[in-house]
Parts: sequence; structure tokens; C-alpha cells
Amino acid sequence: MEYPGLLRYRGARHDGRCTGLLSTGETLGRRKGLWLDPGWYAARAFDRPAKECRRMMLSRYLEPHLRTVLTALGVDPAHPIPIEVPRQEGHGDLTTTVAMSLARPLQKAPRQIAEQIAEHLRTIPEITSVEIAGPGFINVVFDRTVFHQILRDLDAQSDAIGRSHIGQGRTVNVEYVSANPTGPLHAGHGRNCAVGDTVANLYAWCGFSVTREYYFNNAGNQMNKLGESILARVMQQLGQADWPFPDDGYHGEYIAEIAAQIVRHQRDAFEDLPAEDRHAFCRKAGETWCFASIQRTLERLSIRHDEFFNEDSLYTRGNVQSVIDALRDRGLVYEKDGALWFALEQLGNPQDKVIVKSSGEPTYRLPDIAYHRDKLERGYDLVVDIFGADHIATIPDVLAGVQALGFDANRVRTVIHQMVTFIENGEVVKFSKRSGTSFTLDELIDEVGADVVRFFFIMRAVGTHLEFDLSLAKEEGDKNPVFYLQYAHARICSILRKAADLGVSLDHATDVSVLRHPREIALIDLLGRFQSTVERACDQLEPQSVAEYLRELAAAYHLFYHDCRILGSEEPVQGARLLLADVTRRAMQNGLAMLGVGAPEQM
RNA sequence: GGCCUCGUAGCUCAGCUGGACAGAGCGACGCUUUCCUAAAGCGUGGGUCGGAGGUUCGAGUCCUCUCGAGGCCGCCA
Repeated sequence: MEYPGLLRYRGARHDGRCTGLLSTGETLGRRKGLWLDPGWYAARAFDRPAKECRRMMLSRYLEPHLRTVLTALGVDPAHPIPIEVPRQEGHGDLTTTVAMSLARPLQKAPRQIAEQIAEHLRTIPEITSVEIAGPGFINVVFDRTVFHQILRDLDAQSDAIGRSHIGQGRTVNVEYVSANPTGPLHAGHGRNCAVGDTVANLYAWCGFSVTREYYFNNAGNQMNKLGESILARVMQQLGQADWPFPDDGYHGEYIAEIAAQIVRHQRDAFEDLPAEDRHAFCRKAGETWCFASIQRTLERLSIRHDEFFNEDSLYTRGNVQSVIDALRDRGLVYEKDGALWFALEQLGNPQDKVIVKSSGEPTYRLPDIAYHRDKLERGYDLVVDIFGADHIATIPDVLAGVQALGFDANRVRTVIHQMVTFIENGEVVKFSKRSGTSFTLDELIDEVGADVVRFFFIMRAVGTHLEFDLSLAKEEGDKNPVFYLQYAHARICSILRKAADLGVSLDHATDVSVLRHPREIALIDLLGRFQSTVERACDQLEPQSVAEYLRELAAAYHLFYHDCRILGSEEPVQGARLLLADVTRRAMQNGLAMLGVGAPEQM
């Protein structure tokens, strides 16, 4: 057991080990909350601690030396070595707080420990200065050659800058979108689409073998409503004006359009059907139309799934029944009030839940458990769900189910994203699927473009309510954060084009030791943190940190560009700066690719 | 009744898992282009991090309580 403690509902970012929903509580029994069973632990993408996932290139020049000196001081090798990027300028290139964290175990004053560590670090040729500040911070300044080496290392990665092999040999299934075929995707679906696809991309960039899956249900009550709604419109269009429209039916314009298509192209087939088969005919026509619509929209966002999983197959293949049987074998189901209950309290969850209603119909959690068991049986090392906040309550039940069936719930990770509010000119834009005043994802893409849609939906932490400012999104100028990133990329491309025109070609063997300007160093330093940022974003399931990083990268490049003349500088300065610009371009291009955002070569 | 998430600058939000005087974008005001894309850069103003306690050498970050906003559950998915 790597992380002892009880699992409970928790926020995403307060606990280093997981994102989304579940984390380990550290103080047993003292907190309120929804407690789950001891022995359930937050799932982690990686075996190594999160601290190491975000190790940046620069810390490779510090950490081994710290480890050496700590070992000499008799420190437990398991003691973590916190290395940080100082927030404040003048506090060095890197800072470690390890002396303060050792004060207690070593029974010594932090500054005294710091002095011993500093003494050793000062003997390292690559370290220019070591200062002890405040209560025991150790601020380290590196020789500039360290940054030059980092730049050369990055350049040697060619077009793979940012790529990681941390997930090599492992498989992950990411399930997202998963909208039922009862209508076109609405604007609010966009967040699930963008977050899910970006998460899948991040896994891919971290070396995982990724399967993108879409789960749907074409057999439920909602589908019947869709069929009835279409049938009503067809009959009305065929002249039966008084044909009743179902209560809770779908009012969207697309219903009339589907009906019109049936009337136009399949009228004979429809009219030849016996009355009792017409509903099913309409339902199937609706499903086909809706899926085609959804696929078209997803394609516009460059989203392509590998697998489409039909919930109905869980019934036809007997998976649902076998879940009931398996749970019954374990004494975890019982009958009460004519319904079948899942004894969740026995598993430490707060209440038992119904899995088969007194009507004989299963509740959603039963097929959900069967579905997750199926995914785990398919052998994925990791099964990731992207859910909206309205599904938050289902997760503990599902996890309890798969755990009870003998699977490791650690293999299931969940991203819960909050709802989206659309704002235009300071006012909330209302949309509702059933009332017919829908605001479709297609319309949103029409209005602001696919790049903006994808970026806006992932630029905020998944756990926070997202305010989508349509006015800002429509701006095609400097106010729009997407263009800030794309402009940086285009600007670099422009320079490279111009350099080529002047007969200056990129020389990977150029002498980069002339790069000494603070803007140059800062840019290299930031580039050296790209890979660890990606790894962290993947591990923590926080795609917005990549967006935040790219904003910083663009800013660092613009500063460099502003202060450091590239073309026309004397060699080897020109060549070195051109190389730095090109490495930045590759990082920006890859970063935007992870987000599914285009990297234009000119704007 | 129970539970979850979120409260940080006028607005929208970051904040690297507990570190040094709290950051960015937008908005406001002022400035920079004979010069590689000004879709850029620089400066000024703006915050008792919802509130109160607590743990700690140290809290926006962890704990308790509390106020506010949104959402979920108690045989719809």
C-alpha cells in the first residue's frame, strides 16, 4: 500500500496524487465526508512520485549533488529533495528548501544544515554561486554553460520536444464525449470534447498507447422519446396535423428536419410499415442522423474515436446479468420493496443504492459497473473517464462495484469537469436542448473557430466553473489569448523564412555559448521545463497547465525577440539566436498540437 | 436530510502540491516602431487571497467552524 489512508471525495489539486475526485485523506476518522473503504487509493498514472514528474532539465544539474551531500550527512535516502523555481528574481536559478525540511529529523538549525550543503555545492564547477537566505533557503546560480547544454540537448530532440517516454509500454483507455444520439452536440458538450481529447493527447505524448472511446446508449427511454418526437413530426408533415406530440419530447428544429428527410426519401418504406413498427423506424432514422451530426462536429474539432461502445451490448452479451450474479455471490445484493439493492454500506460507502428498480429496469449504475468491468477486462492499464459534474455521484458506486468484483480501482481515473456558462456582451447566453432554443457546438465553431473552441475549453482548471466569453472568443486580435500563442509561432516562422531568403540557414552545430542575455537564458530555462510540464499535466490530468505554460513560453519569446536582435547580428550570435528561435518554434508547435490547436506559419 | 465543487485585483483566472515582499490577461492611464510581424514590448494604478479560529519555523495552499455561489444524491440517466 503506497499511500495509506482513507479515500474520500476531495478536490482536485489539494492532494498531490490525483486529480478530479478521489484522493487519500491523511487524518483518519477526523474529517467528515463521503468515506469509502480503506484500501482504496487514488489512482496514479505513474509509479514514481509526482515531485519527480515535474523535474525540469535544470534540476538535473543540482539534484545529484544534493543527494550526494545528504547521503554524507546521513540523511535517509527516501527523504524528498524539494527543488523549486524561485518566484522572485534575485533568488537564483533554482532553490531548495531541503535544509528546512531536515531541521527536525537532524535536530539541527536549518541554516546550519544549509551551510553544510552549500559548502559542498560550492565545489561543483557548474555552480557559480550558492547563497543561503531567510530561514534556510539555498539559492543556486548555475554557470551559463549549463543553459547552453540544455539548449543543445533540446535541439537534439528534433521535433520531439516535449515528448516523454514515461508511459512507455502501458495502455490507457480514455472515454469522452459519450453523448447519446438524441440530438446534435450542444455548446456545453464542448468542454467534455476538448478536455477528453487533450487528456488523450497528453497520454499519447507521454508514451502511452491510447484508445479513445465513445460510450453510448441507443436503447433507453430518451431514445424512445426521440423516436416518438420524430414520428409525430412525420405524421404531422403527412397531413395528420392533430397527431399528438409526446410530453417531454424533443422540440429542436433537427427533429422536423429528420422527419422531412423521411417524408422526402423514405415515404413509401415508412407508409408500408405496420403502425406498430413506425416508431422503431423513426427512432433508428433519428439515431443515424444524430450520430452523423455528432461525428461531423467532432471531425471539425479533429476528434476521432477508436471505439464506439454500445451500452445495449452489455445486456445482449449478458454482462449486466453477470454483474448481478457476481455481486450476489459475494453477498452484496438483497431485495427490498420489490427492488434489488447494492449493499454499498458493507463496502464503506454511505448508503445502499438500487440497481434494479421494482419495475424490473436496471438503474444506470448497474450497466456502468458492467461497462467499467468490461474495460478493465480488456486489459487497459488505465481506464480514464471524462465526466461532467452532473455525474459526480456515480463514481463511488462504480468504483465500489469494480472493486467488489475483484478489480483494482486504482486503474480507474476520473476527470470531473464543471459546467460552462456562455457570456456574450456581459450577458448569459441561455441554451436548452429540449426546449428547442439550443445553441449547438457546430454554431459555436461557426462563430469563433475550432482553435478558439478547443483552447477556451481547456484553458481553465477542469474543476472550476468555466465562463466562456463569446465576445472575447470572437475577437481576432490581441485580446484573444489563442492568438497570442499562435502569433508567437507565426513570428518565429516569419524570421526563419526571412533568414532563408537572406541565405542564412539553421546550423545545429552553431556555437550557442554566446547566448548570455537574460532574455535568452530565461527562454532556454523555460524550454527546459516543457517536458516536465507535459508529464505533470498528464499525471495530474490538468490540461490547462499546458495552456498556461505556452502562454509563458510565448511571453518569454516575445521578450527575447524584443530585446535581442536576431537577423543582422554578427556571427555566431545570429546563428545561436536563430537556433534558439527554432527550438522555441518546435516546442510551441508541439504544445499547440497537444491542445488540438493549429500552429499557423503566418498570420 | 446528506454530499460535491468553487469564492484570489474592476472583470476572467494562474498560483508548480506548505516557502521568501501574492501573479497574468483584459479593462483604465501613460510610453516605445527610419529596426527581423506593434496580433508585440515597457511603465503606473489596483488585493486584509469570502470570514473566524487552529496546525506549522512559515498557510492563498492543510484542519475545524462559518458566510456566499453553483451542482449532485435520497428507485431518471
